[in-house]
Amino acid sequence: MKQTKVVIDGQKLHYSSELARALAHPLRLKILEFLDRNQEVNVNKIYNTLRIEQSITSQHLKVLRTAGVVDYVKEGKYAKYYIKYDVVARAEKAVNRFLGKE
Amino acid sequence: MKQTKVVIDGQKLHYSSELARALAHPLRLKILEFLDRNQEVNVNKIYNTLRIEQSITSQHLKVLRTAGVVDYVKEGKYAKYYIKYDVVARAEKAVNRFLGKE
DNA sequence: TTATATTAATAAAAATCTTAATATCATAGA
DNA sequence: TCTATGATATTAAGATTTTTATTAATATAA
Repeated sequence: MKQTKVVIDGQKLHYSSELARALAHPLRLKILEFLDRNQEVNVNKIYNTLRIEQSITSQHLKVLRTAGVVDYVKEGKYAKYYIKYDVVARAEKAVNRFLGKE
Repeated sequence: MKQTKVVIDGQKLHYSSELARALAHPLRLKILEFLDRNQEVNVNKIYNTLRIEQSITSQHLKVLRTAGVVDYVKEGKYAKYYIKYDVVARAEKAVNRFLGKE
């Protein structure tokens, strides 16, 4: 058995699972996909296009924000959301670890 | 705004979020990491090494099994678990979509 | 006042943990 | 043989915690 001494620490473990948790809901993936296709969209556009309740959309956006997957800039009365691709890239690396690609 | 007509269908959306959900717990990531370092380990080895309650380990393994991330072969009284890397690879592709790598 | 968006409160649903029960296999011993 | 015992692992039942949805209230900019 190979068994390395380097074990993933609790911090990273927690962070990774938080990230996975943010992606663990169909609506959130749907929102992310929409943001991926349209950079800088306001909330109104999101819930009107995807036919999601305004409040629900806002709450899911908060989960994504907390996980650091998205962020937004305020423009007048609009909130323009966008994906934080660097964070998603880090998620990818985590997956890569399982595949021994690094 | 570019907005393609091809939208991810409900099936895939559901499947992807199921997969994310399976990874959305520190203990499950810990177990997966252990399985990644040691191919074909029995349950006893998992919970003794990681210091997790037997029953909890079994329940988390079930979640991982249901999501299709791991599977096992029965060998006598042992159940040898292993990661289904092909499934993890598909998870990676999903992440790649967000990065426009395919 | 209206449009945009978030937050609060609470109800409903799902996930997790705890503890106990069950199932299966291997084997020691009558 | 057979049956009892120990080791392995899963499952069941419940209580607890966390997520999600619903609805109403709040905040802010035009």
